[in-house]
Amino acid sequence: MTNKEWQELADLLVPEKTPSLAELEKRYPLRQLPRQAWVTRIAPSPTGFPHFGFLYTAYINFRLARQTGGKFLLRIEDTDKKREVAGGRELIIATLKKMAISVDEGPQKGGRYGPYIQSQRREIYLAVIKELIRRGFAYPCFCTPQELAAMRRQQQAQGIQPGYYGSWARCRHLGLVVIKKKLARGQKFVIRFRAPENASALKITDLIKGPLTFPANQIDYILYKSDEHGLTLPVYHLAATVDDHFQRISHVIRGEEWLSSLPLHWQIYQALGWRPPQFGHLAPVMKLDQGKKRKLSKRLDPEADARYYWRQGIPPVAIKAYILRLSDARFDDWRRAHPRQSLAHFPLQIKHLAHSRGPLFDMTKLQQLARNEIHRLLLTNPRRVYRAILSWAQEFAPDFAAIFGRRPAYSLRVIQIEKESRKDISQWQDVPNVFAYFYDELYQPPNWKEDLPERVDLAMAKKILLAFQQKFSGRETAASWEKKMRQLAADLGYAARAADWRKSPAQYQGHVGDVATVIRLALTGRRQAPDLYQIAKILGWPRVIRRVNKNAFLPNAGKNRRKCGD
RNA sequence: GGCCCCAUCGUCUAGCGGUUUAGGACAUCGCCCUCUCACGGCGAAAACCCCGGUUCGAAUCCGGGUGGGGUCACCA
Repeated sequence: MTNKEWQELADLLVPEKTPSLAELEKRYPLRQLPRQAWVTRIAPSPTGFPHFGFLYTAYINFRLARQTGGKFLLRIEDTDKKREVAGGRELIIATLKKMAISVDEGPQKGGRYGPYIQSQRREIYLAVIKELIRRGFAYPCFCTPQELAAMRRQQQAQGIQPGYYGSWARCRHLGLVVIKKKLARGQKFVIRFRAPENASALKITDLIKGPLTFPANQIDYILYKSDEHGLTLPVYHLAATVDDHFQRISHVIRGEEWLSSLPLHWQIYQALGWRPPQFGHLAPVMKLDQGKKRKLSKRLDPEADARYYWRQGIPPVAIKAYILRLSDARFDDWRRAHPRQSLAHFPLQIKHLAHSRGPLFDMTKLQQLARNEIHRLLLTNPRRVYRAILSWAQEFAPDFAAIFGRRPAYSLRVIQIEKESRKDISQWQDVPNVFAYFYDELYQPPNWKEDLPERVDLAMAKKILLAFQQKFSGRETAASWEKKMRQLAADLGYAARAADWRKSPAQYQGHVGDVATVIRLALTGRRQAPDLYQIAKILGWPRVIRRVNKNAFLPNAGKNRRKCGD
């Protein structure tokens, strides 16, 4: 076809009046940013609840933009209306908000490079596809899905590369007359890319993977989809390249699954005469499934779904720490060197991003990091921890929320018990259980028969509790509490120091630990808990005495393991 | 199957030709601390996929195997 014919075809196929590429260039001017600033984006599809891979990519892109003084954009890729889920967009925005990943531009924020929802950018795509047709880089294809399926079957049978290319690309060389005839007949069509002939291999340096070589793309991929009414929206490949260009994205950090479409994307940029952004491809996070590794899957793996973390109460800061750790192994060292600093200070570097195989998702490691991050938060901002627990509970454990939120100052003290040395919480889900005994509604009296230490019988337990009542006043300091406890043990024939008992066990009934365990049982209902003095201090003396009384005088304590009604 | 990526302790990784008897973290085990449980400290066990080549010297460079992963849609 001649240039004139292409021109005519373009107007025929895209009759809408569209802005010229030059106009679009002007509408979306180059950004005025320092050279080293990165403009990045996260471009999810609203197809359901966000998954871990989304959080991962979003956070990395966000961090890279922040650290370089650039911009971070959210773009909703809703070109597949069939797969779109109602409320999907809101879910994405809410998830980012929950993760405290703020965007500089996006549907919720606006910006001068919008719209940020692809289905609202029709005009731009139309303008571009029209231009591609005009330049002879795109053409209409009238092949039906059935014909294409037949073609694929044939190719498969012959053992050759499947796809619309070379002599298989039957609509590629249609003349204008024939096309017009088909159009006149109302034949449905899509628009395909005309893969350049004898293009040379693509050599590119990936930000993460390093130098890469691909054979040039040969396939005439579909650029523009259609339905019974005609052209609808572009496919991902066109929409993403066009948007990355006009939104002036400088660095595209995305999943490795996109690596194989890079040659196509590159050809699109070339056809349009645009300078492509820099690319970096992240290895996918994997999961071990029956001895085989595979991509973490939202369908198969509960931990792939972001809701899983919200439900467990794994705080966003822990997820972020895990993402940073996954991306940059120096994170562990950095954290040890800067135990109090916010994650935002960690200098994430693209060259240290996981570059090799997809890492196996490790929940244990995530929880370990969560434990540390929560501990850190408790030291630096306990109120924030309190609020996080409360809002988690309000959503997922309303009964506990009522109890926990009733006396904020009290709960605030509870969660800070021995905060310097304890790391009891790795997820908010643990909180109701770990601190249950601080709340009368949740306190479970011990089962004296089973829980008693072996060197203490029921009669002795009673004696210990009575002695505790008499000797302790509630005005002890940590030191005097300890002294009294040792004295109490000695008075009843127990070694004041465990070491003494270990040396000559025959001389004693047991040791101070046995005695303390009885008190601990009365106060907490458990054999294992933090420091007794600290617990008593938080509980308050009246309640300590009440619990001791209750247990000391319960006739056959332990049989009825009911709630203590005070 | 074609194309592409990748290969170090169980897991995540450091390592960019000699500084390596291969370092760290998580997990595991032991000891210490200690009234219990934690926390913390100390320690143990634990890896360079295989075969060739280059080199005085290779986890590091090259080639070939093998293995793993990704991708081959009017889905993104």
